[in-house]
Amino acid sequence: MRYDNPDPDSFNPLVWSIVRQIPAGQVSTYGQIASMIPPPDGIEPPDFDRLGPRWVGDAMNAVSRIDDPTIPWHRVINAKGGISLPPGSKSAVLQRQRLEDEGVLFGKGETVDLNTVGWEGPDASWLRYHGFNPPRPLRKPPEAGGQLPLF
DNA sequence: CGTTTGACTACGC
DNA sequence: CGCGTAGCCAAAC
Repeated sequence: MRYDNPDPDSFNPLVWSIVRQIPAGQVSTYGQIASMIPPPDGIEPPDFDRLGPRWVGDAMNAVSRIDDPTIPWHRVINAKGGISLPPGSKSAVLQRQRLEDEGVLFGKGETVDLNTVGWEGPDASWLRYHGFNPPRPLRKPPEAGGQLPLF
């Protein structure tokens, strides 16, 4: 809603189709979802990097209005691993409850460990078929040989 | 009809 | 690692 999404009616369904792919027990982020969607006509990629995540948030907000039970909106959180809904709100409590029911644990700072429960993204073939881009990884790339330095 | 209010994120202290 | 800032619009109040 902020930063005028020129066409939410086209954009939102793209977001929802991706969100439906997130498996139980895992989470995605607004930014990661946006990273899979090609910039709409007329939106330059640098601008979309900035606007996309917000529009994804708007799309999630729209779910609460249409109440579509096929969209696991609770599996979309912010880049910090936290819930972006107003703390204590009915929706925020429900979101955390649903995630915990799926085995997603919240640690210090009311956040989840994206490196553990962060989604790797849809199948490559699914992405290609739907014309989406590969997702930005949420998990840190496996260190080739860094963790045990010397010796 | 003016104000308020956002389901964000990268980046710099 | 927590906190503040920029970006900069439309709907809901």
